[in-house]
Amino acid sequence: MMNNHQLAETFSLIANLLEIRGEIIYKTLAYRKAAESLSGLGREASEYWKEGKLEDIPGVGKAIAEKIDELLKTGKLEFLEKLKKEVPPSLAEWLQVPSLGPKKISLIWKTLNITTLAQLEKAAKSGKLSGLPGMGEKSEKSVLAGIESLSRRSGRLPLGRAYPIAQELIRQLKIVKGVEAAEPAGSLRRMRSTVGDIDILVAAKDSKPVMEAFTKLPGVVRVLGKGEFKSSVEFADGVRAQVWVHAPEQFGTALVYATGSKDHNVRLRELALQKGLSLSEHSFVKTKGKGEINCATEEEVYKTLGLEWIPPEIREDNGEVQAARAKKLPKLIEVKDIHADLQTHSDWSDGKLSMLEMAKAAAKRGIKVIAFTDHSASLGVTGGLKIEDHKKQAVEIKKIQKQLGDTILVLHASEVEIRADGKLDYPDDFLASLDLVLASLHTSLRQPREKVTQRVISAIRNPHVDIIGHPTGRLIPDREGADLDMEAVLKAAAETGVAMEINAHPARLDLDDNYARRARELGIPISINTDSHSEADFDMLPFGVAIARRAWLEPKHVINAWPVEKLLTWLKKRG
DNA sequence: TAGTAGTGACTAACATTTGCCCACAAATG
Repeated sequence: MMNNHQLAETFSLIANLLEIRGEIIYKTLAYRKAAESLSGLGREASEYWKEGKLEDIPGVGKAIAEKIDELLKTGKLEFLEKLKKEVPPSLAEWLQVPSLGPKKISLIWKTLNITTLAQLEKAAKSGKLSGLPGMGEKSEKSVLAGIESLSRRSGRLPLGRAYPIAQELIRQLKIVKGVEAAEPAGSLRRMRSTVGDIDILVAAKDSKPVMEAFTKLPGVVRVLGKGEFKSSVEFADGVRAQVWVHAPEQFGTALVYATGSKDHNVRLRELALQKGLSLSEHSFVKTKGKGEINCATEEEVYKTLGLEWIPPEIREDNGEVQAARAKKLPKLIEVKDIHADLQTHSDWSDGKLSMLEMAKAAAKRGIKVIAFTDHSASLGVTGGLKIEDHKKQAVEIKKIQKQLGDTILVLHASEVEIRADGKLDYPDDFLASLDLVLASLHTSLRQPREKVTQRVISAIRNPHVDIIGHPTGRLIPDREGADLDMEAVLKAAAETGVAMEINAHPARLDLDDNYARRARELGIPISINTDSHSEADFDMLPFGVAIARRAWLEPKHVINAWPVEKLLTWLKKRG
């Protein structure tokens, strides 16, 4: 049975092939929209399909619903097979080559009668492209450079990697003469779990020194473009960065534009047109008569549109503009709201520091409750704890609690392995003695959907389990999560009141934002934890909070933000 | 093709910069 990801890939391929064929743009957009909608859906399309409600999915109408039906029933699509005969599917790969779009691809394919990337490279090298209408030697060279950079790039950049790079770039841009401000923008500022490229917006009256400095930064291997106000470069590892310069008095409109998302911007610009204004990255301009409004801050931009300021994390055209209009934006959770960390590891298992050191590090960051969830016995590589070890650990916790006084409350907990057979690592009577039980998958992640789903559900149904840790087990960018039927998992959690974790480590961010939003809809408590194994890991908390914000979560939805008394009562009631 | 207005037809997703070639395609949020 095809999952959302595979369906999205299919429709994305259709969109690309139609675009190369020269189909009317709206048809292409419709398939692309459906693909995006499917990959951002918090539930499987097959669930909608079983209920006969495929057309409830945004962007899915009669024609695409029929295609999903065929794909789910047969795993194939007649329409796509026919299309592939007409437009060779290998041409879709060409769209990945920078400087090549549908028009040029179609031209090259039809005049030279070639279809693969290897043939394209050969044609460019032997000078066959430069003769084509509208293409000269420079176009030919940029195609070759594009193919080369394709091999250097390795997909999207994990947020945890992009973030420090961006901060370093910003540091270097801020020392350029005349720079008044430099801010991250794009999907980085929206805190998506992966970013395509690093976008930075600079405020300066004179853009030239910035463009000069940026394109000459150490490590730049290729300048992809260098204009008066905008440049982009590529670094040796394939990472791309892009900088815009705008005047300080227009920084607000520029920052809104550069932050996106594209769909959010389109929504804002439509709204502006309704008010007789044309919105660009520079300013608002009256569509009739003369007049221009400059905005130095984002607040002014949104105010001009009659909206409350919208936090970057939710600018995805998921209803935030309508909510801002109705003054019904959520009061999104913030880092300062979090005062409990309910998954941490000490040197009792695979952590680097003692419990005392970890507790002090957490307390220093304003944490009031810390749970030590050292691994359970079966996870041998981590030095998982046997029950006898736990008895000693309990004694140690009492001891350090005395030393720590009331600066921080230490909970005796465990990250209990959900074993391949679905059983937990410890018997129920022992689990009952712990302050908190967090259950996680680490092994046999590649089991069939049904089996791995049942494992998680049986853990959820254990009355002593309080939280499911990093539910899918994914690792960004290396490992896909388990093939869970997340809707079934979430429904079980909703029934039993078990909390689902958003693991803050940037390699996990699991639950992701889409599932977390679905969890909120189902009324499931969420727990944001750092999963710290060392002191520096505590500083990963903002990534977890960002995912929660992207899921529109408020403090009331997150158990780590509850008053300590409420959290302890909740734990006690769960037994 | 989706969505909406209203049952067969119409509209739809904005605004800009850069580069290369000499009017347009590609790329950006």
